[in-house]
Amino acid sequence: MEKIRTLRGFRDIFGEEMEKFRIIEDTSRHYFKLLGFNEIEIPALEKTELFTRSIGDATDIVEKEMFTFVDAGGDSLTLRPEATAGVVRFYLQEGMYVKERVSKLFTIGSMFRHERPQKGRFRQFHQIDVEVFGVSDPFIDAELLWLISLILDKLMLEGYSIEVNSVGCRVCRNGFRDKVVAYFETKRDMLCEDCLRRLERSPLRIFDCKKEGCIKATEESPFLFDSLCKDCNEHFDSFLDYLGQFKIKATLNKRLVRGLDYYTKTVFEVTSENLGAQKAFIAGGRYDNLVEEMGGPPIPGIGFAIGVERLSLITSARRPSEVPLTYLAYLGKDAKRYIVPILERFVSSGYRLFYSYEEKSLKSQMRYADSLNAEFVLILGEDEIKKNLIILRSMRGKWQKEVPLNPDSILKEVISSTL
RNA sequence: GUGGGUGUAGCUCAAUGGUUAGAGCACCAGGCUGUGGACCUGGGGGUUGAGGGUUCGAAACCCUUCACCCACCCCA
Repeated sequence: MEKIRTLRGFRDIFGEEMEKFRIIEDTSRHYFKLLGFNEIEIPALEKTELFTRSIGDATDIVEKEMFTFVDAGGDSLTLRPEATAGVVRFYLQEGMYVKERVSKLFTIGSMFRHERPQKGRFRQFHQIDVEVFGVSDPFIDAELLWLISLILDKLMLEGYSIEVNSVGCRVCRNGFRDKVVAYFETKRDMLCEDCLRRLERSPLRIFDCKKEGCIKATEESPFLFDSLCKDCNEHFDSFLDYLGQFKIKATLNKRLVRGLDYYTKTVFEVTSENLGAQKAFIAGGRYDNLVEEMGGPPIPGIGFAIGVERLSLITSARRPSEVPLTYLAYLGKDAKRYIVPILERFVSSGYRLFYSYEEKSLKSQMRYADSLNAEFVLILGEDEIKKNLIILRSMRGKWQKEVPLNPDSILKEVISSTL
């Protein structure tokens, strides 16, 4: 019979990677709560229209990367490819803007994109998503980058860099689009096929192309950054000033654009050279028109997402050492009856006790204890039961001694031997 | 969606078209009948990703398909 395997791009997460996921999540939660963020959980499945309207129907994500299907009721549904759209829907559906003047939200979960898998890219992947509604002051833009750096520092991450840019608002973008198209029309022969296509549909994406010719073509081009309107310019300058107050080092990358249509003004990306081609592991930006475009009041927003798989690839964070492990080796059915009382005593005090379920030779049990990295082994056989005691052996210290056979004194002896 | 690479034991990998597909690690047992890591001996494990074809004979060659890895693209 054929073995059933995971779908392409879908994975089981376990062992060390699972531990890292938890560390990343716990660390993030810790700082989110300190800075006043509330956790929400939103559905993985939404109406397709939610994503086409927010992300933009000319984007790659919407055009070819969504898991979309028609359900039994005839509705077109989509597994979320990103979290912002759903969080905005939540924000409007619950009328959060009436309940509080500023909403700081975060959510953690799986996203789905139908892409070809490669290093750091899967069809089901995990994001830690942060969104702030109701703050137009650029202080929050800087605060979010500071929050990111707190998390990354706590995870002992080295060798990452933060790039920032401004993609302006509708006002500056409209004027700039014509300028850019006019410029690239003179450089047609240098552009790759994709970029010729982009020239028609979304010329700003040309700046993101990594082809040599296209990078060259952009060298003398006007940058949107240099044509920002007064308002956007002031916003960015004061964003940089706040970044300085938070002592965050970021480099300006005028080439940086985002693949989702809703971004305005501040955008940023955190990258690592240790990741291969998919080197951005955190990215985000401001979206001052999105809430209104989704049918709500004109409320500004800003947010970012952490790619958990990617961050987990580059962090060396380890969970601090656990409580010592004690292994109970028993010989015979009578001895086995002592597992329960000793186990209860250990667990109720927060200590770990492992044992074998089947009766095995002492040698086998000792080997097993060693492979589990147990600090102590308790040995209990007929002789010990007769004398009403148990042997406590230290695997590292290589000493052993006899201890009265009752749960309290056993645990007490383990605790005092741990130091 | 495009390109390149790879699929053999739980893991890492061998095997000129030619006997019954091997090794290391891991696992289990014994040596040591009640004491771990080293050593020795033995043991369990495989539809060689799947399906078809060529051949006296295929893990190997051809076709199809699936999966994994890397890159393009795109993005977290």
